[in-house]
Amino acid sequence: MTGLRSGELAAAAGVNRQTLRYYERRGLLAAPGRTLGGHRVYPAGAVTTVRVIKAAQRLGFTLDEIADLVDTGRGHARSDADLRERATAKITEIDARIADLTAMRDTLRAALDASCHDLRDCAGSPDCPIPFTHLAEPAGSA
Amino acid sequence: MTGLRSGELAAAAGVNRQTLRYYERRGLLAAPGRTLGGHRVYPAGAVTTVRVIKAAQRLGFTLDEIADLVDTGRGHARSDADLRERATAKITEIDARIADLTAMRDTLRAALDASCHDLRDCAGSPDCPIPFTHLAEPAGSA
DNA sequence: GGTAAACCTGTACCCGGGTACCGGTTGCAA
DNA sequence: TTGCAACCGGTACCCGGGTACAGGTTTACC
Repeated sequence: MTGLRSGELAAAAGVNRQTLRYYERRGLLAAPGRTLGGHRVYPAGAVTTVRVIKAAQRLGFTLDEIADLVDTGRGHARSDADLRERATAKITEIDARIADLTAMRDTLRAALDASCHDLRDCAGSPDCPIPFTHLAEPAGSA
Repeated sequence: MTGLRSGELAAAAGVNRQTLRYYERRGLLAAPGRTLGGHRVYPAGAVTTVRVIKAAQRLGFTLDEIADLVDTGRGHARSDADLRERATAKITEIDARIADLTAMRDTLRAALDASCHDLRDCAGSPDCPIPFTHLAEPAGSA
């Protein structure tokens, strides 16, 4: 429990030092203690917290969502059920994005297979494989 | 070939009028003719061009990439081979993103199944299903 | 007790993809 | 000819997720 200074935490967690301040401002990271001179002193566990934040980001959560999930301040903020609910919703969201990307890829492949020579020409022809009007809206945006 | 005014084109293509000017600035949309008073007059085909741009966006291309693809200015800018090459590269890119999202989803599901009650607690335990350190980098970022 | 590295705050800037607002013209129809 | 919608250019702002810089303090080590 010696405590880490911002530079050490940043290095240990693999983020920029500025990013720690940013997370603190955003409510993702609890405001740490200070030395008499005002330097931040983080508890050892902060490394884990930052790693959790980065992991959650990688799992597709935005910083706002993460702030809400970890909720620095109140201790055990979120109930188990709540956490599960959010994770489930996020899975649905990710699935929609996957479906969307898959549609993109298949369309691109179809365009390749059909030798779509010039996009603008092709778009006008009736056998163009790219469903321009259909592509107006993302598949999973509902 | 009566020509469309910016508001008409915007409505027909389903974009904001400002967006047309933006595309023109970005080199995505050729500068149209003007009335004596300076109002833009687009050819009828511009509707298709804008739709192609939006479709390409939906296919995962950035505006810079699209500008490069449609290359307003020189007529038949891109060769067939070039277009195919770009499309193939983009497919690879999309596949990587899909793989990445799939990993996210599976991880989330694992966390759900394992009843990961509290992210910070769980992260510290050895049987936590979330590979925090492993998640540091996106799968398809190479 | 000197000096260099690390730290502090505040503010501004970056990217991508637009959108909004402003005051001043133009277009078109009655 | 008048009236109003549509348009013009320029500039500023929005989002998300940071990053950079300036100018001033504090810490740590010799």
